[in-house]
Amino acid sequence: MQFDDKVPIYYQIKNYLYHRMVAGELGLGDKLPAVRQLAVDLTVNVNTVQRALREMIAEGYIAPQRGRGNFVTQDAAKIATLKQQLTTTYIQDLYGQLHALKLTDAEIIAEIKAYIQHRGDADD
Amino acid sequence: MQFDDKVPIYYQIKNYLYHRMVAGELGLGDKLPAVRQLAVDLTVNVNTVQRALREMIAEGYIAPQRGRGNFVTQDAAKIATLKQQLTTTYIQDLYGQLHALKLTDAEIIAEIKAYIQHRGDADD
DNA sequence: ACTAGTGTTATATCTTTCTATAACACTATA
DNA sequence: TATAGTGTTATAGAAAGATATAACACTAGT
Repeated sequence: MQFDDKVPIYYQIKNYLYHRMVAGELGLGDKLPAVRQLAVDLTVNVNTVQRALREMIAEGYIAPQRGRGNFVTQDAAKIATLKQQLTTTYIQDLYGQLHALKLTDAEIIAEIKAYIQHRGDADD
Repeated sequence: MQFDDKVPIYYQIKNYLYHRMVAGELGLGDKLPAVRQLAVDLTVNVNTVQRALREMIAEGYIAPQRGRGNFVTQDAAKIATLKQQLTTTYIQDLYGQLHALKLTDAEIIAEIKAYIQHRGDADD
């Protein structure tokens, strides 16, 4: 994984894991990869992984079991809420940015549609 | 202005000024506020402002005149390109994020429309 | 010449993030 | 009861970003 050097790595790891949870790649109650394994996979230090997990644990998305591993919460509603939160936040940010650039609502939607259209010509 | 503590302040200042340039609040050839004034307005150190300006100068968006002030480039095409770049980057980011959350193209557009609709009920 | 307004640069110090390394604590299984 | 796999914590050092403070360089108007 490649990181944006403008944002703390531990923070990006949090978001990465949240994404995988919301996307269902890490299901309810699933065991996460071992911290040392995550550190190797992400090419970062164990402490950095732990920093991310610590916060996710504090927020209740991950339940740690000493000696056994870290597990995704069983709370489906919590994940659903997270998905909605992330979605809204991203859209809110985009809208704020483009609005600041003086694009109208119509232009914003048009630009997005154009991007998706244009994108269909390629992969995915 | 309030800063996101997850991103370097100098970097946020750059984006803030780019936005103002693209939005036309800082027109072609306009003089920017004095660096010390900017520092006061943004509640930030002069060196931090200078760090942002230095990069913008290197990128050719600002032309400094020692003893007189900093001036927005006269190159209209450069600003137009910047606007397009910023717009595309933001949309690309949003799409990438929501796609990673497993939202379909249709859902993405629907969510954005819903947000804008819902937003019309309020301010602006 | 002086002065006020401007950009530019430098130093020392603090905080946050990240790293390498190591040790400690617990679980499960051979 | 060893041992391998796991989470947890600590220490010391490096690097980046900000800060306060100060000095230097140039321009324009008096």
